[in-house]
Amino acid sequence: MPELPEVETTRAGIAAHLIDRRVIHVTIRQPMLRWPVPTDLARNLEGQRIIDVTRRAKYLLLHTSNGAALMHLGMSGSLRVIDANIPPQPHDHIDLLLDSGRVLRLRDPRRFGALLWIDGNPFAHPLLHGLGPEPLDDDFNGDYLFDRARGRKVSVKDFIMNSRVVVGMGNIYASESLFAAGIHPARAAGRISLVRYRLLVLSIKQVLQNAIGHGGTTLRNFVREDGRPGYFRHELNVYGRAGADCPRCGEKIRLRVIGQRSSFYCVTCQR
DNA sequence: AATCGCGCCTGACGGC
DNA sequence: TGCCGTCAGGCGCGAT
Repeated sequence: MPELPEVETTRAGIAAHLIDRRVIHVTIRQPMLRWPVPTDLARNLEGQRIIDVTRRAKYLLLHTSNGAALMHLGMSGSLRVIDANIPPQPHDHIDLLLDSGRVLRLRDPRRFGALLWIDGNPFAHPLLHGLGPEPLDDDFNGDYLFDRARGRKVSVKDFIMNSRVVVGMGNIYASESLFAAGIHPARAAGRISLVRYRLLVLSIKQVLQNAIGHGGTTLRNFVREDGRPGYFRHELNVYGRAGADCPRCGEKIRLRVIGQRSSFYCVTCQR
């Protein structure tokens, strides 16, 4: 569920509750996430002060003076900050009890998420090393994307969903950005002009910023740190709208599987 | 090197 | 109403 805007919404929501707080206790009810939660997580985290909460791609990092807890929400994860006496619900796998008397609680029905401990510099970790640029940073621009696309035959949708090219683009926002830029999702990445890549990059940045501004997209499980849903679902132009009218030209929105993922687009507006 | 396909899980939904 | 098949927003890994 969570793509970059949902993870960023979560980061911004939990940061104020966590920064300068000490982790008093770690409760692990279900360690079998995408990878087993390491047995030394509690030992490394308990007693430590959280000095910053950052995001890289769709990973969240809780930084301490020794290292960082790395979290991923997978397809169905959410994080909330709540009073410690609220009883856990099904799929509430992990609690970090804070010295404020509240807990950071991870819920993840499908358990595709992760919680790892990284000693030292987290950005040297294999999961973070080798990732492409952040889509909202200045080094992600049309010239960069055009250069990376030389000789590439994959669909442009698969191309921008490749985290070595650019991070954070999931299925929803890839579809929406390509619609905004007027590019057909199945077009080969190497057969798109520099001018059109510049427009695509602008579209990606606008779509992501707009989604963050709306608190992300809630389709099923996603809630913000205070339990509210995201409201960007109402802003979606093509995603999940197969058979409905294109908001730009009125043509029926098409659905086609590209790279094993449902892709939504308008044949008239996207070439 | 680039591309493709698989599988980790649970839950929601549609069709019968 | 209930059962069953299909699909879901991610992503690393191994095979080709």
